Amino acid sequence: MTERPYSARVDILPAQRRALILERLRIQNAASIQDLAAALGASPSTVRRDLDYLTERGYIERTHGGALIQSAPMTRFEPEASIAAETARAQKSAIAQIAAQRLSRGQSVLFDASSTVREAARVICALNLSLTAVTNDIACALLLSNTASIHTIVTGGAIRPGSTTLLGSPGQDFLGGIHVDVAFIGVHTVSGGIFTETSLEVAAMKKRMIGAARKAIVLADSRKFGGQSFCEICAAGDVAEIITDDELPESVRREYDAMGITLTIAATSEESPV
Amino acid sequence: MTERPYSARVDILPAQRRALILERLRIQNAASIQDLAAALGASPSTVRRDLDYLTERGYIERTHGGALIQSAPMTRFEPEASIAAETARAQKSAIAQIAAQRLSRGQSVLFDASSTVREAARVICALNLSLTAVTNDIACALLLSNTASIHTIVTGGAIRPGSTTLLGSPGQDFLGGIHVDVAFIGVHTVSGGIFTETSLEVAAMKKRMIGAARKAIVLADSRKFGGQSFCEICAAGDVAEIITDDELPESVRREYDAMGITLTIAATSEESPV
DNA sequence: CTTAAAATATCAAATCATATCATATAGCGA
DNA sequence: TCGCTATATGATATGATTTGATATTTTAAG
Repeated sequence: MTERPYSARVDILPAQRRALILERLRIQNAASIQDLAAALGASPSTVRRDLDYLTERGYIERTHGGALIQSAPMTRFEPEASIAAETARAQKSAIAQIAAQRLSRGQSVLFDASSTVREAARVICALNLSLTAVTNDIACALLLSNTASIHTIVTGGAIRPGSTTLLGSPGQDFLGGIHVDVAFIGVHTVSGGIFTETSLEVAAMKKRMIGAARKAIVLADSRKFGGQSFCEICAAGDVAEIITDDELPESVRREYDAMGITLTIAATSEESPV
Repeated sequence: MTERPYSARVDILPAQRRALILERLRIQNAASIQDLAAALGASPSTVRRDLDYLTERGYIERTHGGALIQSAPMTRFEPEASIAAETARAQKSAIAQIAAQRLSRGQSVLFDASSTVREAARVICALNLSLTAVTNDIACALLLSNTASIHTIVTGGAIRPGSTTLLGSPGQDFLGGIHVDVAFIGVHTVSGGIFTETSLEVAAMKKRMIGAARKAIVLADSRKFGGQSFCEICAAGDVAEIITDDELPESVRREYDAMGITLTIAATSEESPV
């Protein structure tokens, strides 16, 4: 037998392995580290690290000797998509940290359907603030529902295929009749001081959300800048603040400063505490 | 054979064992330490420690020699995901199989917020039927959203704390304005030919759902029979069918037959792994 | 009051967790 | 192409949990 005591990237990608762990847990609700290690052909150390990773992000609950699935199937995130989402994760996490600082207890908050906003929701959940939350994203709603201090309201509507976003009736009318302190909005692209989206329906929804908020905050990682989509949401000046990450080119920052737009840069340095 | 006087983590995770204890207590209301130790294959010491753990968190009440379930079992909110789930899984699965047979392609279906109904949704997803689904359960919605052939609509409303159920505005009004072919309804208890719930708000919601459906089907495992909750939903005769499992006593079956109610018994072929 | 069963406290052994290190691979730049 | 760095993996040592057993105290029943 060939000895291979130390190795890296033996057969599958780490993200794939983590997805397999989630899959397995979803089916059998719980698994021990020994079982997982045997099933995946990885060492207990690696499995343990994977479980830590998944626990940090709230997908599973760790127990002595193994892990359990986190209540509702929040785990339904396609492995491939989760790999893709991995690239901008550090940026999203940094933006989420800043966004969470914009809230204080007792406020009402609107969470748009967007992966960055969802990341912010995850951070906010950990703060245990007393909040009233409104969202049109069922994944976000499920996340918020696990926090006792947050009173969550779902707008309702049809699920946009391939996403967890709610559109149309009855949520659209509902949004027209409410007022919140803060709204966290995700956008598809930002360019030339204009926010844009790929679909008219989504753009209309976001427009209403911005209108319902006393203070609208757009969360957009640096890669969102520069492109252009079909449907216009509103001008960057119509929102109170844009939070992005530190990979945004200096030139773009100056451009938005010149427009008098509040642009906050989140530092992505504090990624791993080692 | 080989003696193993001292051991740790012999076959299942501690958290799983505690969940099993809780489930057993929910079924038979009380259990002795000796019984539990024999059933779980653990020592009395371990069982005693588990009972202490569950008592500290308020799940059960300790007595000399055993433990009792703490008050109303199903209404309790579990902050810990580890304890939840896994209860009566075989029964729910069997009921879900029958429920799925009630649908045909192109129909509109209402999924109530209930673990049994959610199980039915899981089975239905696998069928790849072309359906329009409406639900007031965000966990169910997330599940349905992963199936391309199902067009899902969420009612909207406030999340009932500790659950994934949506109540109140705007979903309640929305339900008043729609009509569906089939509604799968979960109930808290069935007794004397009456469905009951623990909360007025939930009962009102279910009443509307039943009203919106051309054919309402109640999914209730056998343990739901016999108890009685505060709020009345409707008479068993007001729905088209009740689907339950084969652990329902013969006497109860005859009782409902005599009332002229369609009671379908799902066979639970597989048993729970203890 | 007596007695058997249960609770409590404690201990030894096994397993698990954590931190650290050595190695292998991938990616990157010169 | 070559070397460098970052990341991932497995191994290992050390401390923490868990578990079953046992001795002792407490409880409940007759």
